[in-house]
This record gives sequence, C-alpha cells and structure tokens, in this order.
Amino acid sequence: MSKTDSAPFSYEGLDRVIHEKARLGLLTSLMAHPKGLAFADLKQLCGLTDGNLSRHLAVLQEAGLVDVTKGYEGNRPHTTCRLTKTGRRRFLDYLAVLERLVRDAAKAAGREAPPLGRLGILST
Amino acid sequence: MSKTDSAPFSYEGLDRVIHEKARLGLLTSLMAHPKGLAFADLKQLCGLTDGNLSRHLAVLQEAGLVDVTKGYEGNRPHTTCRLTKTGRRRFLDYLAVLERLVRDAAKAAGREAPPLGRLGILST
DNA sequence: CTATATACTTTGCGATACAAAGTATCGGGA
DNA sequence: TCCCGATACTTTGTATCGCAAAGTATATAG
Repeated sequence: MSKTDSAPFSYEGLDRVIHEKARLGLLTSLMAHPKGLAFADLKQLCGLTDGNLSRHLAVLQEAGLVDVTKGYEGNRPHTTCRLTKTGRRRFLDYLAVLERLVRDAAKAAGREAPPLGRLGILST
Repeated sequence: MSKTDSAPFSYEGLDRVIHEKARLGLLTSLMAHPKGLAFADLKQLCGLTDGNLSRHLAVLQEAGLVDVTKGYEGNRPHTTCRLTKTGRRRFLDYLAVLERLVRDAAKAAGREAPPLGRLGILST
C-alpha cells in the first residue's frame, strides 16, 4: 500500500517549485502566451517587483520549467520567457492535483459530516 | 485603479497561511469533518509527521482558522481540531481564487491547439 | 552632463517548513 | 518490578525561501 493511499489528503503532487503564489501566476501567464513573454510583461501581469521576478524566473529555469532567453534589443537587455515542454506538462499535472483538491474541498463543504467509519479511517 | 486590475495574474487572494501543501490538506480534511478530528487522524489523513502537524496546527490556530482543543483522555493527551467559522469562510474564499486560477490556466491550455493527444485536462 | 527611466541582478534578512530529538504516558511481557 | 515499544505530542535546529532594498548598466531627455 502506497503512502498516498493511506493519506488521501497529502496532495503529494503539489510540486514545491510550482506551488508558489508568484510562480503560479507566472506559469499561468506563460501558458496563455506560448509564444513567450518579456520580463516587463510578466512583471506587470503578475504584479511582481523586478527582484522577485528575477528570482522566481531563475528558480523556474533551474527546474527546467521555463526557457529564459537573454538577448539584446539594441543595446538594452531583453529577456524572453517561454514554457518548456516539460514545464507545460508538469504544470498541467499540478493543475490536475489542484483541481482534485478543489473538488474534495467543495464536496466536503457541500455535505454534512460523514461519520469517520464510512471513510475507512478507523479500519473498518 | 487597483493593483489587481493591472496584474490579472497576481492572485492576491492566495493567503500565505492557507496556501501551503500540508495546511491545504489539513483544512480540506477538517472541512469534511465539521465535528472535528483528532491529532492522530489528521496525521494519518495528511501523511504528516508529528512535528510538522504540531507546527502547522499552531500556525492555523494562531491565524484563527482552526480551534484546537487540548484535553486528556484518561491521562493521555488528546487533541481535537475543528474549523472555526472564519476559518471555513476564509478557506472557501481561498478556494474561489484557486478555482479561478485553475480555470485561467485551463483556458490558456485549451486555446493552444496541442498536437499531442493530451486533451481535456479538466472538467468533463 | 546631470537626471530619470528601463532592464535586470545581487544581497540581506526575516520567516518558515521540515526533520530529528525530546518529554511524558500507557500497555504489555520477562 | 523493570524494561521496551508504542502513542501523543512539543521543542529545537537547520536549511530554504520569499521579498525588499540596493546595485549595475544602458538609454533618453532636458
């Protein structure tokens, strides 16, 4: 029996790299723009400071979730970011877990207290 | 104009106290059991170690989201936890934001025609 | 040729998640 | 009676991390 089976609410699929307010916004933004987004765009879309954005992008890049292209436009630095294939894949996996969580909670909110025994927590 | 208006992906509603893997599991568990759950039950349901559970419960209690009742059963300590009213409300608020995030991302994922067969990530 | 704006990176720090160790009690054996 | 392991937590230590402030560099305007 796997650990998850006995711990239905552990949500192990919630990858720490992804499960972060700022980075969730970044990934969602990038998901909506497969062609890529510029540093300044992401900054605005996600309401991040320069420093935070830089840091989060570095984390996402090191994890292989986004591809960060640093180039120059004229003499100015211009950074473009896109989701990698695995990044997209892993984000979708994460979202599936998140969706399950929302469903679990919504279901719990909807109906009243089920007795413990029914869930098989106390043996059965 | 509020900050959120210009930063549609900032997801400011993602309360740090709630937005945490372990605590999400705890809150969902407690949502499903309004009558309360014992320390040992939560530990099992969420797959947490004693130390982590203790710590997370303390955080949730300090934030006023859960009510932790420490009593004795015989001479053994026995802790029971329940969601407070505000805890329930704040968790539901959080879930609403989370739902929006999942929808945003799903929509973004859907707009792009994926040649790969991985369709219909969400919903039915 | 200062001043301000854009485009980032680096640094410093306070907070925190997690694990390991600690405290205390109970229920068996030997 | 004296261990020994299990239950029920709490405390401590550490390593990480998010965030803000400061730093670097170039471009443009007055």
